[in-house]
Amino acid sequence: MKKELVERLLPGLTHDVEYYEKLYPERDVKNGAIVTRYAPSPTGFVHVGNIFQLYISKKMARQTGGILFLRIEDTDQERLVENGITKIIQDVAPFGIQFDEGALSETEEKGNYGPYIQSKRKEIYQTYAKDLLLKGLAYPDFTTKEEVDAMRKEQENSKRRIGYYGKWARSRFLSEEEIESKLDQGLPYIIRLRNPGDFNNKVVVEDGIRGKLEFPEDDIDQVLIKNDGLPTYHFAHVIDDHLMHTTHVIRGDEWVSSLPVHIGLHKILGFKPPIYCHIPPLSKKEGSTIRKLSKRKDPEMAVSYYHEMGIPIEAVMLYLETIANSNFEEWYLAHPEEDPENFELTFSKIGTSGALFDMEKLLNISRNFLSKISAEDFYQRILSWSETYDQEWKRKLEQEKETSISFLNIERICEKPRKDYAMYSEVKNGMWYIFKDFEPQEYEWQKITNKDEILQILDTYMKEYYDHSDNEEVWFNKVKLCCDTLGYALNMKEYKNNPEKFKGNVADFTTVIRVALTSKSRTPNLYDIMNILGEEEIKWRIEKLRK
RNA sequence: GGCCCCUUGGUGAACUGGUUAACACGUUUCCCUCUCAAGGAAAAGAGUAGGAGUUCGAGCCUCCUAGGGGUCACCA
Repeated sequence: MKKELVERLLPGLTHDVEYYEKLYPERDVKNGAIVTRYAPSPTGFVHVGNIFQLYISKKMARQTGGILFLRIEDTDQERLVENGITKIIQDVAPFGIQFDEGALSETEEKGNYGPYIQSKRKEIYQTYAKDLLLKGLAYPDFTTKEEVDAMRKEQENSKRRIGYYGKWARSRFLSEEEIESKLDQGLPYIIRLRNPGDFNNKVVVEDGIRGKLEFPEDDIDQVLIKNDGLPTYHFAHVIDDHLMHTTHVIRGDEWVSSLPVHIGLHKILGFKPPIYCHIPPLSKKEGSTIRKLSKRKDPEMAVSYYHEMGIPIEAVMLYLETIANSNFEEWYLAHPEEDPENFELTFSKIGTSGALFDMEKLLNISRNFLSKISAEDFYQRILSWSETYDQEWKRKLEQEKETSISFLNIERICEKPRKDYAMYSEVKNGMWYIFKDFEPQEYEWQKITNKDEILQILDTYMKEYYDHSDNEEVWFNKVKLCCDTLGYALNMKEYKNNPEKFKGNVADFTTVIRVALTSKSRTPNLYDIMNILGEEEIKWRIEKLRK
């Protein structure tokens, strides 16, 4: 196409393709380093699936000495959300994901391959489109959306392959005179690729995760530049990943079907395509059907859900790691002390079929994780969680720091620590009775519910056996003695053999003390709890029961 | 509808042509035990979607069928 006409189609461009090729030279990274990116639309919404993808990207970049950058794909003006970029970065940061380069906020960025926001790269895309126009590999299309729709209907009715290709690509055949006259009329237009591809040819692509993939060659005249002058996703990503020297494109597998388009585009533009790695979607079972996790239908899949429930991000990451490479779990079990960072992730071991998101397994991982951290660490985590989700609880925790930590420390420093909690939000319910001003709502009496019997047990125990300075062994021996004098079996075996000989057993007996002191029938070790409560509080709580 | 991808116990999965199909979560049982949470021991649960073929031998290779998913925009 003649230069003057091209200038009319895409006016005001000051550089040519060579300029940009020189502007963004090869990256100075060692051989085999993976350069990859996270390229979201700035909708401000991050989803566990995104974190999954991001985790894989980050891990791959780190373990090869490569680069992970953030590029914002905002070529769809209608979907912009205010502060979307900042929101994304904030949602992702707690998961330990920092970008080596790219957008930092709505207005700032770092790195030598920018701009990293596509709307700011308009001229670059147009320059490449212009080059294609000059070479006759692209053309303007004045067809309206309505006309395209009508064409599709016609194709559907006549059972033909749908799309703007071959002889259906009517604007392909416009003469330069016709184009000029339409421009004179001021008609809106887009730029399409004049696709030399042949649907009957096969293209074989080696996917980094799935291996060999075979498709018919793409022959559709894809839209390169939209009516608003911005590029489509296909065109923009191909140019960006070329200029930014991305080595691996890691993305969701909803993209595999557009792979032929992207491969074709690279070829036409003379670029070497990156390695495409398509990761499977996280799915969910709903009734009997399995479907991909969706941000609209599954609010619990939003990253904010994890923050709200107080599921430690480390646990989420561990879970995602086990999904990504199932040999991780085995490795982690074998090397419990090692930093999960040291595990080497392998592309080829990433499954291809799409895992069901298993909340139960995640919570199990979380419980294990929380059982291994120190009580102080746990306390701090609950504190910072409650900062945003339960202010009143936070104040309580701050006032009672010592007590809280002691409580969280019960049966923690030992070979087989307790695994009571999977989420920070669960702690309050299991812990509140430890504080001085606790007001019991309801006592969870079990087998023994008769008030006189309860009071007799408590009185006898408190008067004749209780001594706050006893150590655990002495304490428990006294409990047993008290049992005995009141007609409760102190030996479980004996009780099981002749239950009719006793009023109950040690368990029933201690349950009375437990419930009297905490109102709960299930708590951690009673001795430790009594120790934390202190003598005065114990007496006070038992006194209260008389009323 | 075209094109593409996927299919191993309830769930995640290992075994990448070689005896009885790992392991983890979950489930059940028993043991331990002051309740609970754990912990210990054990069990149940798939013959690899169905069929055909290649092979001495198939979960692994090929083909067909079925089911599920994705995609066919001036959205990404």
